[in-house]
Amino acid sequence: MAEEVRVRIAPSPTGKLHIGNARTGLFNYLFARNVGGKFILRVDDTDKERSTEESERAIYEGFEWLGIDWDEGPNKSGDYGPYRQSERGELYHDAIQKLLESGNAYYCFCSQDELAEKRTAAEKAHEIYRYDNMCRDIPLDEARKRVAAGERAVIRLRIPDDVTIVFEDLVRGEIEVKSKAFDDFIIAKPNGDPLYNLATVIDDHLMKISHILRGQDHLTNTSKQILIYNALGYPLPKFGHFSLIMDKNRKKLSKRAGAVYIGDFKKDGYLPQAVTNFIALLGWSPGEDREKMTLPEMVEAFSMNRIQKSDAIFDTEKLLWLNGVYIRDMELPEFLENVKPHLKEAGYPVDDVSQEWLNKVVALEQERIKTFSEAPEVFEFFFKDIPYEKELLTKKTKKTDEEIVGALEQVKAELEKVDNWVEAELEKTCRELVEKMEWKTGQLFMPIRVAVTGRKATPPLFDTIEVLGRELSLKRIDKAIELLKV
RNA sequence: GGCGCUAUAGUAUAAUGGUUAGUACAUGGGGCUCUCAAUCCCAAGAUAGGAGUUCAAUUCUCCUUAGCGCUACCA
Repeated sequence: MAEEVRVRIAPSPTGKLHIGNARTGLFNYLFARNVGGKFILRVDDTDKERSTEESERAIYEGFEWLGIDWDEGPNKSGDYGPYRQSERGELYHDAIQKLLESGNAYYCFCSQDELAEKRTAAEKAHEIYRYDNMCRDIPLDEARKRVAAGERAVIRLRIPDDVTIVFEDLVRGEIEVKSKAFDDFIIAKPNGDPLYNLATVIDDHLMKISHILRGQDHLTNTSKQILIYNALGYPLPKFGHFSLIMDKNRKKLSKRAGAVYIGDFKKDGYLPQAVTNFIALLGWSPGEDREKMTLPEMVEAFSMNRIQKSDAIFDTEKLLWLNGVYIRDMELPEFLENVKPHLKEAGYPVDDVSQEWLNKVVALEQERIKTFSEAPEVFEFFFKDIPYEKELLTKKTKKTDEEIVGALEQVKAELEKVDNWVEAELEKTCRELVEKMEWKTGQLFMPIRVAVTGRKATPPLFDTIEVLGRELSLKRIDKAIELLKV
């Protein structure tokens, strides 16, 4: 009987939720849900200086926004808590004592300055620096006396001299590293606080984590951690290392590359479904030609076998397209609900207009935007008068200002006669007119479009005029005529 | 420098020891059309390089090259 699958994401709360962390979390989530296991969120805040509550909150919010929920965590119940490393001090201290007593770890009294000196000396001599094991053979009771007397000491792991660390990586296959690659690295600070690798091993073991799936930036840590597992006598979990996400220059993703925090995407008008969908596709594919998938569909299709080994470049072009797909697939009320805040923020009086009218307006632009942040711009002319260049009115028509003035005057005259101000009537009227004038439709429709909207690209002209209404449309045509006359 | 990981079009990916190396986004062209969008059609575009194993290699092995990661009393 296989043991229960338990995976975790263990972010350190030193900043907002990053796209890379989000993807690692997502993959862990998908893996857990796919096999009916548990997904745990643990906060790795051993670095007290850099950890903040605000960051911790941002991480929760980020995952929640993406639709990723966890079974156990600091803000949830669970049998393996506490889920914040800062609250697990005793557990670590016990393990450290065990390590010390078994001889797998020892106190090191070398000062940071001393060590730094040796390191720079080695670098200067173009030699590889490794800790020189100065304190390796100090007897434990002697060391304890010195510590008791107030001497400052870190704790190092005693690395076996000549063993080979081998493990089966779930995405990369067999990984082999010689223990000689490591020196006796430090596992606890002088105050007794564990360093990352130690704390992680203890927590993962105590929390019964069965699969440790994280970025390949941890590949070296995994070997070190296996050494710790062995020293502590813990059974090994399974490991898997995902590729990393790089920017367009194949460099580490940074804020300068654009949006890299989950919150940025929310702000930029992306849908969480689209973002989740997109980041899942960065390094994973369901193995068939299927790209748009809901979270449950991804859970269903997920498999570690289909995880990509090579780094992924974060190119948001496809995200933009995918977001557009999601927007177009929305029902109108849902779309309205999503654009509304953006319109409001732009200062458009969405609450003072009729719901019916708003629906019509919004429907005209739904298939024309790819993110909600485009909304203020494309909806502008529905809500306020916008100034425009008179050149726009004649552009590409090959007509003179006078001819356009004449045309617009006729349009106005004809439109004034329309009783039933609906798209079909408006179009019929204008088409009859253009036929009579013997102009090409575009030559007349473009000036009308510019007159009533101020721009060259808009929703279908007569739908737009219908929604704009008789009064406003005619007023704008008048204004255009005036503009051309001067 | 040391140790490790990776390599299919610009990007994300599919595929098999034998295919015209598939798909999507982006790009270019065209259709539709009052513009834009959507949509449809077409096009261009990839197995990093070199050896080896094999009847056959993009796939397996090795080397080279390139990129990335780690090399903290950070996580």
